[in-house]
Amino acid sequence: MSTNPVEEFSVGMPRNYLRPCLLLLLAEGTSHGYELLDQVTALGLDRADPGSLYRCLRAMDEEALVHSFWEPSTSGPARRTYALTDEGREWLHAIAGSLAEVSRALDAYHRRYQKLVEQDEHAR
Amino acid sequence: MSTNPVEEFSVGMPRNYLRPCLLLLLAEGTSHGYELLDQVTALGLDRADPGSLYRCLRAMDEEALVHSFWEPSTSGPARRTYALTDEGREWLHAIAGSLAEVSRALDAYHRRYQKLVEQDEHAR
DNA sequence: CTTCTGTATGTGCACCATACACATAGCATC
DNA sequence: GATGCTATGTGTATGGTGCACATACAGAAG
Repeated sequence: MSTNPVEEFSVGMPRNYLRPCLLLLLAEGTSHGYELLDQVTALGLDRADPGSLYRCLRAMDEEALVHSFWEPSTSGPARRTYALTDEGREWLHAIAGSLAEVSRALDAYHRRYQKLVEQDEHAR
Repeated sequence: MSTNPVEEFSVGMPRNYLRPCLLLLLAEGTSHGYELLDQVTALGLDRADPGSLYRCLRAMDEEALVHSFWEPSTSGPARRTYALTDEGREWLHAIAGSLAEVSRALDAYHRRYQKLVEQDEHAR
């Protein structure tokens, strides 16, 4: 066996992917950071960094894409609950569009890759 | 109309996307930097940065994923032509797999977004 | 009461991919 | 000999991301 392919190299999720994820989840309903930390895993961000997530929420709050309020918990510390604003919803639609472009690019890549693989198999 | 949505914010292509693009294109045939600069646009990287591209090629050369040789041009300066190695081809397959994971994540996002849009339309 | 675990939010910082600007050189043409 | 296109590079600042760490509340266990 040759040296480990893809040694410590990995393609990551799209740049700034966290923000669209949070906007989408908050469009589905209000939530708080610790809960969102789990929910984003369903969108491809496993073991997302808490620091980045809280910072992203805070930034969107300052940009008025979301607004936040403290909410006591029945068991555990209080939560800063976030809700999407109208402006945030506009952003969600715009960002979903540009994410679709990324998706189309990846599809183009995959089609081209598959074509290559088929040619290689045919050549054997 | 409110302030411009997505003001100077944009989701980008996946992190390290340039490398898989170059590996795929070189798997289709030998090429050189200046030509690849045009070819990557077909994979979603429009107006790719020449500096980043040449640096990426150089790095993959040092990692023996590709090898290069100077080739004179019939009209114009000489070209450093790159060709994929066997190890580079292994990487291509591995990276194509992880790119497919990203693609699945984006599909999950899109499905969830569409579901939300449909619910909003139904609620009107 | 003290400790431990789980919930919940946050800051500091270093790394590195990306983008921008810029430099160099060959070759053809006017 | 100046301009324009081809072709390859370097220097550097910015910014997103991830890692480490700090804080605090609450319940349960010992």
